[in-house]
Amino acid sequence: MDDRLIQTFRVFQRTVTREVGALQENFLGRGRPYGVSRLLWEMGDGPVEVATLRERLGLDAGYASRLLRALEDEGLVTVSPSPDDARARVAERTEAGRAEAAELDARSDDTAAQMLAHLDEEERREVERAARTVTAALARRHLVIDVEAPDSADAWWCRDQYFAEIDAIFASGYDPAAAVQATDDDLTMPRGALLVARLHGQPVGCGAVKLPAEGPAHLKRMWVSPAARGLGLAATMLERLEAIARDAGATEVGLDTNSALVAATTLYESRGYAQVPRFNDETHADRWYLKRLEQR
Amino acid sequence: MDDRLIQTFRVFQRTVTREVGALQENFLGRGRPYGVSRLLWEMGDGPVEVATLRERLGLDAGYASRLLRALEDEGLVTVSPSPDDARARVAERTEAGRAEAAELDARSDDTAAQMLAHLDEEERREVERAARTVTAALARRHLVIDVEAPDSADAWWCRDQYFAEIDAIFASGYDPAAAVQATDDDLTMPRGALLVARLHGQPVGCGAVKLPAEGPAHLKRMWVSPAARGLGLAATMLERLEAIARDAGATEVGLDTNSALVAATTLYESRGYAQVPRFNDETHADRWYLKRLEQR
DNA sequence: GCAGGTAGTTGACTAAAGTCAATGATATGG
DNA sequence: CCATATCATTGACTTTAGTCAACTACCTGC
Repeated sequence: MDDRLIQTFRVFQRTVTREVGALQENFLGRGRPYGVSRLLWEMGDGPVEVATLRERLGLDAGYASRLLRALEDEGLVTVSPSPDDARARVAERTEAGRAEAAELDARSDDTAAQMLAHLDEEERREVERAARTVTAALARRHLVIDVEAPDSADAWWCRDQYFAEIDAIFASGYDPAAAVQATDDDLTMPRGALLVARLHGQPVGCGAVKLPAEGPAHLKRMWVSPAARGLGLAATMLERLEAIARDAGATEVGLDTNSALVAATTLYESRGYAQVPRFNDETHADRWYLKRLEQR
Repeated sequence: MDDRLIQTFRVFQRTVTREVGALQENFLGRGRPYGVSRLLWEMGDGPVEVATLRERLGLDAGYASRLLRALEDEGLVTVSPSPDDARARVAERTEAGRAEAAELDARSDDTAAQMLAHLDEEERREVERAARTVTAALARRHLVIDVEAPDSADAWWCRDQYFAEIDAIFASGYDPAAAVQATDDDLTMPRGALLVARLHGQPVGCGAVKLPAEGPAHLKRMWVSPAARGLGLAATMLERLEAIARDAGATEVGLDTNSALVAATTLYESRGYAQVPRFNDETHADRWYLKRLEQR
């Protein structure tokens, strides 16, 4: 491999470990041992199987148990038997735990802001772009996108996240019952497909396509977790979904969306989707797009 | 500050800590405790005062002493009394220590290469550029450039590094005695100036300008340590030196260099230096440049 | 040549990080 | 329902990281 790249990367590594590492220790040091803070920080909201958590962070069973106990004693998490398997346990942040995690996030952001404070407007834009590029390159190895059954646990989780997020964004909320429905069958081949994206094994995004017998294919549930934004994930999923539609013989892909989802509309427009008049009665939508698929 | 930048940076931080951190622990874990490896890795070749080392790595005196003892027991470093001050001690890698450090470097590069192996040519170029940008932004806070007396310890050190490096690059070596000399007076105001750049307090580069009463100012000893390349440091020093020359009334700056120093010639050319015929009898040079200074 | 300061070493200690095997509760396949 | 495997917890342990103060050797200014 190119020597100059390696040389650059070596300096990058040193600098970044130093800076970001210092930052990390700084904001995660809150009277608690580092390991304890890190666990609280990385576990995420929502219940997680302890085994999953352990594997994700690469912890020994005994050690993880103790760390969780410490958090439990502080009232920051609850650990309860898993509903599926009474041997296994699931951990979840309490209200206080969520608050503390938010505090850690805020501190992390503060220190990051400090680190970038001396840059002017243009430099910031450049650094932002550069940080995205590097992040995407590093994360790519751990990013996998798979066709998945719509009733899998991770598919459900992504859907719930998606609904919760647009519910928060739309002024009048989001009511799944009022929306144009897609059954599990609609998103299973041959009638459609659902993709789930995972980063380090954690679900971080989804996207689906319906393949009606007649007319354009229809995209649904395009969602990327905040934890994985800026990696070009949405664009990759879009390409995969279009490929699925093309392979199924579709000549067009359509979708409905809302102008409040700026990132989404920007993506669609940059990928050749043209705005068209309303073509379905989705109540939450105020924009409709269509794209011709090039046959290969 | 811009929220999107912070969001991007948050993801960047997580990814990079994870990746680069994993890398670090991976390659520094060689049967030795991490702290010991790190010390060996970061001490550099050449003798260092133990106090300097300690301060650079932020170590407690007792702790540092023990780490050095561990390395000494393994035969990787020698610790001997400082020639200047019999209380102080200087540490230096042994032959085996250098080999081990080289091994660590190689492993570090290997893992970095692995990390970037899945990228294609164009992506690599992009990542390289991006890594530079981020590194420069992060390092900038810790980078200071000062006018310095040419006989200061750090100025000497930089000069030695510079000579050693070009000696290694030039096919026929570099003989300071055969070169056009600059005395300490020549590089002290009002007859000239010497800049020393420091990253985290460590000298990482130098550059000097001679200001003869008549004719163009003359640049000398432009050098940037490998540890600080890609930060735009040379360009910054160049600007500072030109500003000094301009302030002293010079209307032109000239320099001699060698075409083997590709990075240098590229820099000069991109900064408006035009190649001119030989104008001095520097034996090591095969190129001469000149630039008109815009008066302000 | 002595007072006061500085550099590094050493012993004694603590906290954190991490490992391992035994244990008890629960699941699963036959 | 029994043998076997899995899951988390617990106790007992080791290693690593790091701190602090006492101490010795040495330097510097007066």
